[in-house]
This record gives sequence, C-alpha cells and structure tokens, in this order.
Amino acid sequence: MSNNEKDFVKEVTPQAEDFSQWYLDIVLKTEMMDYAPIKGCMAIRPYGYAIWENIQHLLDRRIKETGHKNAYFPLFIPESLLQKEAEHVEGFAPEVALVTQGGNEKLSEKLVVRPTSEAIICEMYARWVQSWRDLPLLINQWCNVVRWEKNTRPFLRTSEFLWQEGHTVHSTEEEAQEETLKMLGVYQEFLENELAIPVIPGQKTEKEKFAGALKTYTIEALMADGKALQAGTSHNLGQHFAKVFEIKFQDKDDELKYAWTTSWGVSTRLIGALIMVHGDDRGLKLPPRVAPVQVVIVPIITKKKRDEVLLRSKEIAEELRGIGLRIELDDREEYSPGWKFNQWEMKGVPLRLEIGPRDLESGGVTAVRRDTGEKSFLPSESIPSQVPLLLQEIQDTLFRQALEFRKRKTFRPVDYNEFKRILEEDRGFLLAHWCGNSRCEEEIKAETKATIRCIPFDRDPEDKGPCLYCQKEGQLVYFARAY
RNA sequence: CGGGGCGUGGCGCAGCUUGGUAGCGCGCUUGGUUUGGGACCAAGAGGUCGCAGGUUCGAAUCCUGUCGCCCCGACCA
Repeated sequence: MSNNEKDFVKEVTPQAEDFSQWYLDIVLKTEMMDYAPIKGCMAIRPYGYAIWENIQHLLDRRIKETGHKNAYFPLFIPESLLQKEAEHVEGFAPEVALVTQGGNEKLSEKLVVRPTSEAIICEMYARWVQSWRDLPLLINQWCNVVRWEKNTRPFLRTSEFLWQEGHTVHSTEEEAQEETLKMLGVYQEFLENELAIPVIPGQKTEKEKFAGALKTYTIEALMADGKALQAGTSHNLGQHFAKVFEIKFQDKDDELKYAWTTSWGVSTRLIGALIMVHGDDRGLKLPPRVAPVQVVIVPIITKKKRDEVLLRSKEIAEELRGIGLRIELDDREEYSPGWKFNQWEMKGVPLRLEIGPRDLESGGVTAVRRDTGEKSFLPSESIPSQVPLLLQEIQDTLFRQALEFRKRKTFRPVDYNEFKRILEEDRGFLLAHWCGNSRCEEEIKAETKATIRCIPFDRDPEDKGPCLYCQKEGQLVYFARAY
C-alpha cells in the first residue's frame, strides 16, 4: 500500500501491521458492535445487526425451502437434561452458565442457560414422535446461546451469540445422513452465493467433532491473514440422543425403534468471516447481497447548484429504491464529500454514486466501486439497469478474489519440515496426508498449532501417501491454524 | 488459567520518574465562510484521573488491595 493511499484511512490499523487490531478497529469504527459491560458480551449495533438480518432472511428462506419449520424452545435447560448424554455434557460442562436462584428462592434444580439446544429439544421431540408418520420432524430455531468463553473476540467468539440451530428426527440412518449432508450443502451454497465466501466442505476428525455427534461435517473458510475459520457445522447425531431422550417410534413393520437425529447451525460468527475474508486497509468490503446499504448516494453540494443537485439525488435514490435496492442518500451538509467517501468506504458500501454539478451537466452520475475503486460515468437513462449489474459484478468479483486468494494460500507440503515452514511464512491451508490416527493429529497440533480442519469431500481417493507425522499410508486432509 | 499491555472529558494520548490550580489533538456545541477524496476561522461546553483503602499540609503522580478491558497462548461456533 502506498503512502498516498494510506492517507485515506486515519482510523484503521493496516492489516500488515496488526491484523487483530485491524479487525477490532473495523468492528468498532464501522459501528457494527460495541463492548457491553459484561465480559465477552457485546451490543450488536444497527449496522452490524442489519447484516445479521440479511443473513437471517436469505438463509431462513433456504431452510424453509428444504422443508423445515421454525419454532422456539426454552432458554433454560434443567441441569439433569443436559447431563443425559455423556459426551455432550463433558463437552459443554466447562462453559455453561448456571442459574441457581429465581427471585428470592434457591432453585431445587439448577438451570443451565442453553449452550446449544439438543437436550431440551430432544426432550420435547420424545413427546412428539410416536409413529413413523411423525417423521421426519424438521425444525429450526433462531435464538441466542451462551457459552462461558475465556478468550473472546467480537463476532468470532463471544459469551453470548446469535445463531440458528436445526434439529431433525428421522426414521432411518440413511435419511439422517442425507439430511446432515443436505444442510451442509445449503450452508455452502449460501456462503458462496450470498456472502461471497468460498468454503471447503468436509468431515471433522474424531477429535474435532461435536460433543455427542456420530459424525460432524463442516465448511471451512480462509481468512485474509491465512487462518481458517469454521463457518458452519452439520452433525449426524446417530441414535445417541434418541436413546438417552427416548425418541422412539413405531415403524411400518410394527417394531418400536429409536429414531436418528441431526443438528446443524451457523452463527453471528459469519459476520466475522465477512469482515476477515473481504476487508482491506480501508475497511469493510461487503458483498452487495448482504450489505445493509448497497448504494450510497453522495451529492456534491455547491453553493450555486445546491437545490438542483439535491433534487436530482433524491430522484435517483427513489428510482433505485423503487427497484428494490437498499439505498442511503447522504445529504448531510455538515460533512464534506471527501469525508463521506472515506466513511462509506470504511463501512464497506459496495457502490457509491456521486452527483455534482458536472454530473448534472453531462446528464448522469459518477459510480465508484468499493471492490476495485473503479470509477465510471452512468448516463441517467442507464442507471436502473446498470446499477444492479454493477452490484452483481461486485458480488462476483468479491467471490472470485476470495477464491483466488484461497488457491494462492493452499499448499501441498512435501514433508513435515516444509509444512512447518509454510505455517510460519504463509499460513493458509495445507493439504497433506494423514494416517487417521488421533495421536499424529495431536502431536502436529502441539508442535505447530495447526489442526485438521476437515477431511474434504472433494479429494482423490487414489491420492495416498505417507502420513505427515508417522509416514504410514494416509489420505489427504486440510490443515490450518484456525480461529 | 498462564504470559504481556492498558485504565486520565465521547475517542486517541501526554502528565507520574522528582507529589503543589488537569493538558494536547480529534470529536462535540454556536456563528460564519466552504463542499468533486477526511475544509477553514472564531467563540464555547465537557474530566470526583477505573474503584477502595493508606502515606502526606497536599495524591492522576507514592504504597497496598481490588475490578475491568485488550493482545498472545491452552479450551471452544
């Protein structure tokens, strides 16, 4: 980045200088969140929440299109319910918040504030499922969950966060497995098409899977600093929960059988992913599909042309709102145009339209893309057709850039030494052979801080080679340092 | 839970070593001139210096304790 360019940004620490600080500058200064007076908790401010609402809207549609219905379950879970599934309780016990008192009375049974809702939902499902005719049961809920985290970061890991969790019940193992993979596919399509974030779908290792799951699947994304982020998970819970919560049904063959359950979720962490995948030293770069403001109109107000410029700006704002775009008309006269340019660029607005005396004369507007900085002139009559096209191009470009970045940052180390060198110098994804033994996985993590992000679906089963650590024959998996 | 750093107007900081009327920049308010990449002039408002003790004639400054936040690790969406 040139010094010249640096002058545009006075509020954001450059990524190269300190990526963590860059991230914190962004979330605070774009007014996405603010720290709340509870450790690890944040207020999500309107600009950040608007992104979440867009995510909710676009994902909820997909969840419903795949046959699920929304419902709501209690925030509190009796401690005994959470403890029913052994692995599950072991996984979550260290991070649950407990309510021990209600009003002035001590509770006879402590209540857990849900860290996830398998327990309470399965408890209800046991009542609702009697017959094969009740299946599949396909329910999703949007809610908050609480996990008492020690190391928190805005959006990436907070003590309380917002998410959706789908919980389904099926009569056969095959159907549960199919559901698990289907929803992972929904997540992948959603992230790639709406958030412009390319992901690698795959399976988690035994060590990394969800507490209580038979199998966990994940989509993994690569952040601009070369660290991986688990962006969504989908779990095949087998019959673990059905058995402890007694979710049984009478099948067509008259037999009473335990059901098969799944669960899957994505969280406000996706907002962190958006920031770290697309952002640059000027601030956010939001994909148009989820940007709270898709187009900002900045009138260039001068003394002589003030009224004409404002009038034309309003007309164009209305015209674009009329075709369903999210438009902000920044007609504040107490800020200079230059200040507004920087401000809205920091906030990641994909497209800016400038309307000044010169544009009035030439009968159009000046359009400036956030992703490339490219300026173009749009004649008035072309605005309603060109603006959506530009937005689509920006959406595509963001995805393409992220994909190219990931390709550039995906390595195939030939041995463990090169693996370690790449982790120090480039980070990124490392595709390497692994024998399948947890011991090797743990040793590698202890020595390099890299974990197995997933066993990718998309791999050549013929591509076998010596395990990175023990040299026994293994298959290709993705390693990375992760958030 | 370890290691490091920081708490002083809304934000960023100086002042602390060597105790003596709390300061700077940005922002904010009012008025005016401006407006095509963070405008300028003038006049203002705003702080029990994280909190609690202690030492002292006197504490932002010294001592003790405590709380909070941030960063880096171990555990996790």
